[in-house]
Amino acid sequence: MIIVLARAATGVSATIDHEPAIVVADLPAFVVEHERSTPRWVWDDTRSWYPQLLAARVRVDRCFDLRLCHAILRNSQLTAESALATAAPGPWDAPAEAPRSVRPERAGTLFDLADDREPVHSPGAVAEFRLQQSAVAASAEPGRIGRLLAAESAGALIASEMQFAGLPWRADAHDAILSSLLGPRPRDGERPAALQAVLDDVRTLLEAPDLNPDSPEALLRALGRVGLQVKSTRSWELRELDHPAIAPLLEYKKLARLLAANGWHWLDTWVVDGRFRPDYVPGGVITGRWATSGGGALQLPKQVRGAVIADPGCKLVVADASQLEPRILAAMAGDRAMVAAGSAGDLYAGIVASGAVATRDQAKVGMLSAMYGGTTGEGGRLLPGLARAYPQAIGMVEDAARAGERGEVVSTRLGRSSPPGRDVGYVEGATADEVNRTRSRSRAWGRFTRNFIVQGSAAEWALCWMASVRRRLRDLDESRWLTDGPHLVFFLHDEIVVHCPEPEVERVVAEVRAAAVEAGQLLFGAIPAQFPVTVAVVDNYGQAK
DNA sequence: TGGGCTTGCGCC
DNA sequence: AAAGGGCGCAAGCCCA
Repeated sequence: MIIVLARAATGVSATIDHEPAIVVADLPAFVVEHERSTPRWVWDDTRSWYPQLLAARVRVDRCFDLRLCHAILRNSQLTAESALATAAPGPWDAPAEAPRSVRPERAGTLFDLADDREPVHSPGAVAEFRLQQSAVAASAEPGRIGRLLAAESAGALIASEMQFAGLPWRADAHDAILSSLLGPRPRDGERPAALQAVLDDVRTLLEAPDLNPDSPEALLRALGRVGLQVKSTRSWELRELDHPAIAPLLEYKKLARLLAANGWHWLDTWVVDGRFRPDYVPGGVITGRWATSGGGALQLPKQVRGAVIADPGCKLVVADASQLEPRILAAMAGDRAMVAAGSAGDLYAGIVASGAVATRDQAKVGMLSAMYGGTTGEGGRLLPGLARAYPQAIGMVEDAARAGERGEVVSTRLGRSSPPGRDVGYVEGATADEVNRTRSRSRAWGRFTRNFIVQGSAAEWALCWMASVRRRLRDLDESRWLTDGPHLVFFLHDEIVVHCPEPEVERVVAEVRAAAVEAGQLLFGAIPAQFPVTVAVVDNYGQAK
């Protein structure tokens, strides 16, 4: 059963299968009533529908997010001939509506049904859905692209649910971490004591009593005055210098970064009632990875993860997919040797065992180089050996790079395509300088497309994994409300965190592992690629490495 | 004062 | 000669 929901001037309308649209007076009640037959709910944008349902304690099983799916179908090589992809850009190509509210200071109204803004008009949802269905049906690979749309939409549901549930965050623990590193919380505008102390050392040792260490320009000048020539003030560059001021300067940078990015101000802004609720943006990255907006949720430094503490009686099940990207590449390329190298557990150890490289570290550096397009240093030197041992895998990323350099489009396993390359082609009558710049752009785009197929396919695997985890957790006890049982609370590209009542930990760990197997099958079918998952059951996120 | 740019760094 | 992908965020800086 398909139910298309749309907002119109008259209110919410619902189109059940191909029946005439009906007006919905009480949306949560309507959804509850029909959810029993597990329809696929079709709507323009999950973020403009689902938070209100969750606030009313209503979950849905499956949805179809028209805006996210439109973006995929518009670009995919698999649907390039479709009416959808060949039509002129329209309202479905517009960027997402800003979420109703994400700032936690408005948390009181976050899920408030009485939003005073005008309801968003969502015209033509039924027509758009039909257009999308026919684009999928006419595709050369309807199974793949259809799976991608389902996974993307499931991701949208999960994003709303994770924001609703929030990541357990103990402000007192966070404050203790900050105090131990920086000193007690200072008054506004003052530097914490420990930060001020290392700054005093830096200023003394550089003989620059008024130095503003946060100004790269001023810092560069001060370093120059004591004979330290550097091109930038990046930590990795400063680390090479031999001068007594360098150690405290590096310490200052580290502490100042913590204070600015995840200090007390961040805590005040983003943690409300013991939960951190970032605004997840599914499909926010060109490769299909999620982005977040506000709070820097995907960059939570390891330093503060100790403040992510499970509620009493609960544990955090932290699971990450080991060496996901090289495994994805091996499976995608059908590289039996590399798949075999990963089958015993540690892929990099398997690569060493095959004799392609000498050490585990070389295997890692070499593979990263292959997937990112690095050519310098050790990574570049290791490539020929890897290419001999794994011609399909290395050949696949090389082909993707060459295609990108020519301005061609590349696609992920399930059919998300890269944007067309711009300004990478030879121009008649260009000067030598222009030719060089064009070549440089072309190479850069090749590095992008090289990485795109791997990063994007890994993102698809992660979506399938997470969707499977979600379904399995719900199936443990369907009568329970989302946050009363084990539920997803965090997602970080290849890692998930489940907030889990202690008695259910063992079962949840098993489901998380089983979901990883299922994700591998969804993407690669019979190819016997392994996607092992490393699981840590902890009280706080800082304990998971 | 506010917008847009650069720099630097956190995560994968 | 040099050549590592994708992000978000805060602070400094410059300019209108």
